[in-house]
Amino acid sequence: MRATHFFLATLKEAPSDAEIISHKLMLRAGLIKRLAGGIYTWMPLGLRILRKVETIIREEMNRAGAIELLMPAVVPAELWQETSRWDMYGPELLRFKDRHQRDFVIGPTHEEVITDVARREIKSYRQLPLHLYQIQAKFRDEIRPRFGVMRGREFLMKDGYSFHASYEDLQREYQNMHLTYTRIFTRLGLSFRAVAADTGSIGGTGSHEFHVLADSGEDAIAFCPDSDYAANVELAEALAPVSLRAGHAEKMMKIATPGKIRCEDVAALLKAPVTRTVKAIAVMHDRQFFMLLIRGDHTLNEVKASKLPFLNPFRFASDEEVECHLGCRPGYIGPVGIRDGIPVIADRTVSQMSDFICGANEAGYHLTGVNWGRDLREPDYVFDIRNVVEGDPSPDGKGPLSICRGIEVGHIFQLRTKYSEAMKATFLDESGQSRAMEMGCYGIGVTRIVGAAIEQNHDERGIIFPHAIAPFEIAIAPVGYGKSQSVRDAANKLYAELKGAGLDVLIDDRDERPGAMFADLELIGIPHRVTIGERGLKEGTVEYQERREAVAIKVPIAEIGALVRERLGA
RNA sequence: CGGGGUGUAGCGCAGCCCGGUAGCGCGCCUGGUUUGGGACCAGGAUGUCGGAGGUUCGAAUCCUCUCACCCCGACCA
Repeated sequence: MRATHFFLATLKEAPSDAEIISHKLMLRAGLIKRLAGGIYTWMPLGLRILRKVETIIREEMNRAGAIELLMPAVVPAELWQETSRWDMYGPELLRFKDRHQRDFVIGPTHEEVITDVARREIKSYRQLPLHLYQIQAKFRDEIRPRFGVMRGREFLMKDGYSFHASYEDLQREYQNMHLTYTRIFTRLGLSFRAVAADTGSIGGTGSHEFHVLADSGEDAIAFCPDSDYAANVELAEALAPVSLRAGHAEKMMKIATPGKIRCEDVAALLKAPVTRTVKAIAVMHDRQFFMLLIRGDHTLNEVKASKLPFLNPFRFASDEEVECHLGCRPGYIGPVGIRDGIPVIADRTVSQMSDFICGANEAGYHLTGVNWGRDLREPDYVFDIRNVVEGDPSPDGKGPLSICRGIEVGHIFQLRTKYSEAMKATFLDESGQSRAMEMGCYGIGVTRIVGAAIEQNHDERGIIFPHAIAPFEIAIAPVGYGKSQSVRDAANKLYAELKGAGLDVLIDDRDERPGAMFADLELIGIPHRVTIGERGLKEGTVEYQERREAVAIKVPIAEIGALVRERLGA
């Protein structure tokens, strides 16, 4: 591609609303333009990247035996009503009426549509298994779109759905996809990790997320450096402490702690470690008031808590409700002396504590030396309701956990028969029995991958694209293109040679000054560059530089074509 | 939705407190000089100051309403 025939739209300064580095760089490099909140135009340069990502996904999906189709983005409401998701999904489902006042949605995901396809087409176990996928624009009316393409409202997604005659076959395909995703993200050149995940609102049983590792990631991942255990912290189990509750050594005492509401402050005032304090959290399920207890330095895991059957769903109690049930405002509440009708749910860690510190249910006072059994009744329930922290024992018993952050770019689920039962997607098995199909579902955030790749690969000059998804693999930078016939000839000759070898090559024939030209080529992340100038040509050399390297190497003009082709495998 | 903030030229911003004919840098156009790391000189174009209403002789500036966007909390690829 000749730069003068292409459309580069770089910016020296990033628009001020861009928050994270990948968003800023995508805007500055002219990959995307914002049209509305969370909605972006993919400019020609950005589209080239997107297409390369798509191609890799498509190749690997096909190789794994999946078959591509394309479903409509606009879906009639009846399908969503069949599975009750019309009512369950909430406001991020974009709904509208057509001219006949019929309800439609813009699909945020396509379980209903694909299940409808399956139930119409599949009658016999002989037609199974079947895995269909598409790469399509989705729309989710996110509460808060942010980080550019990372959490857009409209985004490109690869979503695949598989149908099986047995759970065993679903598990086989699930493993197949686990492997396929690993291959895809490896080919994309990303540093990633597969982690055990919560199944969320889509429902079903087994589930893994694929995360690109990046400090700016929105998810926290707990992993064990000594084994292959990795899980979203939403899911990672906090094991019960191995040591049993120590005997009590202190008498319970009421201490004035005016103005000290946070556990850290109370601990500091009493010169005690925070790990001796207990935090009480008041929640409501319907009309029932509950008290949750976690150690002062821990945080509540709302996903775990909401999985407790008697709490599902729960919400945090208002100040008024807390006062009504405990006679005290939040900040000084605790489990001692409360009514019998208030169930106390203690985290595993809390249930093993002794001589602990908690609120006294009286403004400005805490209790110290509190002990289960002696000063208050044993907790009504003991569950794992906290987030794991760095250093907690790994659930697989192989050493302490570490925590890192990731960007979720892929997610695989075993849906089982949730949708096939709701939509009567059945088949006849070998014995002529009608059975619901086992289903799996497999998503990849195509647009998000571009953001994640940049988040992971950039420096102060701009983007450094992995070869596999770079908009161009190599750039030719002629210095003095307009003025020097010899530079022009050498550049065009190399361009023709590399193009002929099948490389994606950009020749910067804009006749820009060298500084501007280099800055642009570096900003947009082209991984290799050949610089051709009169100075070098006089001694018969050109310069070759990898985007990641600090310096260029001189190469005899006669050898540059071969060298590039060798480096880029063409 | 709750809390905080911002809307002035394509992008980044000043001006607003204290009303008086809208500015700076980058970019853009023309001409010239330049040409190995975002050049220089000269000339030029570009704004319903987010929108509506109000106060005032006069509003970017004060008041009211509205819209959009951004940031912090509940969602997900």
